[in-house]
Amino acid sequence: MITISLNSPIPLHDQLVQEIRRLLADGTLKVGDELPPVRQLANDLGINLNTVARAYRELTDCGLLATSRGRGTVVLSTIEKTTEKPAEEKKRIETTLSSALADAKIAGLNRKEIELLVLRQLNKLWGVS
Amino acid sequence: MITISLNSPIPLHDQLVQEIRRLLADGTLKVGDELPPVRQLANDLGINLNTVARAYRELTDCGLLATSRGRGTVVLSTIEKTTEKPAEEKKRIETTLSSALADAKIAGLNRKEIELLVLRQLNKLWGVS
DNA sequence: GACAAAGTATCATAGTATGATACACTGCGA
DNA sequence: TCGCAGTGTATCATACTATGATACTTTGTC
Repeated sequence: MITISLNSPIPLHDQLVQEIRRLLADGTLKVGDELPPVRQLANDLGINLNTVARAYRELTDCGLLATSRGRGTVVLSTIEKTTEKPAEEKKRIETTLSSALADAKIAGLNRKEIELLVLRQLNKLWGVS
Repeated sequence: MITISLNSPIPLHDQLVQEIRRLLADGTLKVGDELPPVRQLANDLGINLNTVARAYRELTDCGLLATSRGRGTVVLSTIEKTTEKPAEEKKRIETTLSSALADAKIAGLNRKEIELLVLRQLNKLWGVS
């Protein structure tokens, strides 16, 4: 369900946050769902439990998860309020997207394949099955 | 032309590499084009010249740029051969794309807006004006 | 030759990601 | 009521590495 890359320049806990936010955005995780215990997820991914705990904490801090000692971690909300200024945010989004698409082209995917990938993900995000 | 974010989790030199590869992929930079001197680009972006130099060197190492002391840095090739195994690479591409799209949704863009952004970038990448 | 402009090398520093380990809270069953 | 297993949390050490200040080397031009 969650995958990370050990040789990405992006720190592990950031990758985790990204992944979980993605699962929240596309509806895979719903309010009330339990997340795996830090030890289990850490073990599954082959990383340290602190790294997972850190990701959980960051998401807790921005109100998406609720964690409590001894009980576990659950989804509190799937909606997040953005803090960035719209202008910067828009640029950031565009840059990220453009990079991802360019990367796909560099990897040898042709236009049709990329369009298919995008379409599939958009459908998932907007709940079309 | 090149933009980076100082508070991204992605290291500056990696962002630079990403950006330049994007410019190579979409045709903004062509074979033979000169890149800005490290000092100038560093100054424009408000970062250290070593960081720029590092990005140039990485791109030189994989055969995309040619640098020589005293003369500068030029585009040597716009085609890169991938080194990853196809399976892993495909997953990486998908993950990156999915993240970027989810991020866009989280930021409040609606489906149409995202589709437009994607279309525009694809057109740029495949040379449609 | 002198000089300006390009990339390169060296070194220091601070930040931080990661991990090993021990702690504290919760709930359940004997 | 006690213990125990299963949670997340806190602490600390370590190693890495991104970044930057500075000095060096090469190239071309006047």
